[in-house]
Amino acid sequence: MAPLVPPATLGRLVTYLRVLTELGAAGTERVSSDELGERAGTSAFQVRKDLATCGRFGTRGSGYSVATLDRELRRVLGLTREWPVAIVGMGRLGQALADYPNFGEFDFVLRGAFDVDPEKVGMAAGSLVVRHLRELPAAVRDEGIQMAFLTVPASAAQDAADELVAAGVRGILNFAPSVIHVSDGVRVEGVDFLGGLQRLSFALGGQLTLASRQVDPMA
Amino acid sequence: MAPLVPPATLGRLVTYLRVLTELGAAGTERVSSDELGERAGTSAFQVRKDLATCGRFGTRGSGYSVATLDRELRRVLGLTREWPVAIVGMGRLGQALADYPNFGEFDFVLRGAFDVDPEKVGMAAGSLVVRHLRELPAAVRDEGIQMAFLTVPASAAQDAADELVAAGVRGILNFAPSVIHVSDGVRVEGVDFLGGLQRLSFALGGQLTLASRQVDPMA
DNA sequence: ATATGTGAATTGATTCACAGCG
DNA sequence: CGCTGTGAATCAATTCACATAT
Repeated sequence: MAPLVPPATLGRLVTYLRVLTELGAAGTERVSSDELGERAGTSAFQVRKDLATCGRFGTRGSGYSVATLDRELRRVLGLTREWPVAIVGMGRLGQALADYPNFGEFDFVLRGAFDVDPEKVGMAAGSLVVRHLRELPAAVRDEGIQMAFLTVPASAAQDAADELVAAGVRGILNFAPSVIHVSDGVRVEGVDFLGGLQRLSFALGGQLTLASRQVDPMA
Repeated sequence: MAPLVPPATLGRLVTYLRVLTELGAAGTERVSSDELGERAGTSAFQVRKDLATCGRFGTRGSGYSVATLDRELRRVLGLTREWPVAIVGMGRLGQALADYPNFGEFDFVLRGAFDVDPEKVGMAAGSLVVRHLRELPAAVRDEGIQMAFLTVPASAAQDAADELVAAGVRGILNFAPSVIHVSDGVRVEGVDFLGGLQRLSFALGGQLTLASRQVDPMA
């Protein structure tokens, strides 16, 4: 079977949930596909199509209940349970993430912090103590960790990803600016700010350069 | 005219450039679409199609020169000049970014750090001193800043984005987990780790929940 | 009356097969 | 002969129009 929800839609469902949370906090009780599309930066058509891939949540003539749609999207996204998460790589970024205060709001709980550097092992990181990476498999087993932040340098990313996969982690959030290869059944999401900068660079000036100039490819 | 390079392709061009840099560092001189696709996590077909959108860089029978393709992709992406960048929002994340050592490798230079909090103004951030956000327009004008990292809390993101646009910034890298609306001509790229976690949550368990259950939408 | 849910139409992206160049 | 560059074919995503439910 094809994925139940297309990848492009999945990204937007996350956005809709975000908008719904804002609307809920503002006390709004109902929302139309029109307004939801507006706030999410897409069209009402798109909102309805996206929501249709996972159920029928609206009321014809009066739109969607903010509370119901919020709850149903959480269910679809698997955000009804708590997800224990580990951080691998306790450099500056890993430390900043360990200090991030409100994972709890989002159903994620930090359960482990790992590094291979003896200088870092034993260090405090948020409410945790940094452990050596060799303790990861036991932590995955004993603490039910299924996702990890990969916050090591690009040069170490593939090796660390291999260790994560071997330890049984099923989802990796890769902050390193490099492609990592994993076995089937393991999911990787990239968080790539350097790539974002480079895409901005293209948008801001790159395309002015004509793409027609021919080049000596042996040069 | 439609964009010269489709958005999906743009993301992959960034990846190809990354692979090329690794290959170059390893001393490899030529690469085939097959190997480039393999390393970039896509197909040889896709590589050739993507590269064809911006020029003809290869040699039939012998593949691509790593050095030439690296140089040409940089040109296409606009990475031949230096891009001055500002950070708006000097919380933990803004500070971590200000300390990031090797923007220089990627043709980006940090030129300003801004916040509205009087506690933060005057503070050191990397090699810079944090200035009040009201000084942003002058900095944009005088220092040629065209891109900014938006690293404020979600609740402040839209207001800060408005200030960035008013100041003349043309590209925003939005780290806040919220949708921001900007005028035409301003480009936003999202760097969204919470969204990444939520997409992982779906992939790891969300889709097991049947999407067929009907719900009372007035509930 | 109003706004959803959904088949149909359109647009865009990916895959393929092979022509064309080195 | 090998591998790129590219039109054609397939597949997916988006847009639209409207029937349908409240």
